[in-house]
Amino acid sequence: MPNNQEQFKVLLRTNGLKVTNQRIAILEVLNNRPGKHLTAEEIYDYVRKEYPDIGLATVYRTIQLLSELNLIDKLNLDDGYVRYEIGAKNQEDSSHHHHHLICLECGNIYAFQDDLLENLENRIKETLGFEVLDHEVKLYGHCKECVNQEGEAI
Amino acid sequence: MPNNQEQFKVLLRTNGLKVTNQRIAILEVLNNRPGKHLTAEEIYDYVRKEYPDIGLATVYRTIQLLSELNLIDKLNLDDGYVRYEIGAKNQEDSSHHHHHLICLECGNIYAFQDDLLENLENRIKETLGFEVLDHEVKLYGHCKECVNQEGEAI
DNA sequence: TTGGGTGCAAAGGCTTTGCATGTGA
DNA sequence: TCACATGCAAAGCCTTTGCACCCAA
Repeated sequence: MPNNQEQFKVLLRTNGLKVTNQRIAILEVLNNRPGKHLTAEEIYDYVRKEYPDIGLATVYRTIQLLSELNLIDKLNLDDGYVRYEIGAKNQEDSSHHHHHLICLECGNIYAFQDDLLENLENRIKETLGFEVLDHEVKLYGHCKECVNQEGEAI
Repeated sequence: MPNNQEQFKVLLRTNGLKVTNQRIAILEVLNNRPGKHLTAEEIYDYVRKEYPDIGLATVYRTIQLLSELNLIDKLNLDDGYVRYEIGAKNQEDSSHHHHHLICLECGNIYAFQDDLLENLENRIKETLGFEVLDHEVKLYGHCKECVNQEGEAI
């Protein structure tokens, strides 16, 4: 989806911001790894392969920018790092939010889509008067592979 | 629910840990405020009223302890602070987890119970083979009061 | 040309840790 | 008595910020 890059450039210019190689490079790192959840440090390491002189501060600043422009999504696993992935909205199936399955064994993160929350949100609006605008769902457990390995191990 | 304190003491002793005034005091602060989500600093301030000499480090260490003993629940709102509340399991309705409604206007946090995730978890187990053990749901939006105020304000 | 962007280093801010002292059991 | 707990201060660690230089537009 190279289209993403053009969209990004337009977004920057529209907001009176400049298109720089660093910004494009950081977006590319994330864009080339859909479904991967990278920390700032990891993004920094990847980008440095192409731009050895880039500073970590620029990565942080750009991540924040991308996040404000809704091009990337934030994921906090409470391990001391905030992780980022290319926004679901920019991927093929541009439905709304997705949720995360986090394996407590191997640490892998899986995504899944589900509309189950819509019913809930309507119910909450009716009963509590609370108007839901956004949501975040994290499910922790054991992934298929790890469950199978447990079985083998004995 | 003063029973909580006894349960705590037993838990400590069972694990070869000591029952100290500081630990009891910290548990009490949380226990007296069900549904409140306090930061370490806030807990520290409350406890200091009774134990002026307590150190912040002790609060952090005790919080971690309480968390490991599953007496308190963690809540991370990504605002730089980790918050804690007395565990839902220790309250009257000792069903499993509860979820959070976070108002983006006033910052208030509301809890609600729902079993809607059970269906989802079963479905995930069947389709993806992922075995869900725990979950975390945060819904962001506007609470009843803030919605009403918006209406009034014009 | 010129104001936003970048790199570097220092500062911030929450949380953890080291160590000597204190204290439940 | 004695191992665990506590207080204090220092250290850690991720992230943000200040500032001089750089470079898209």
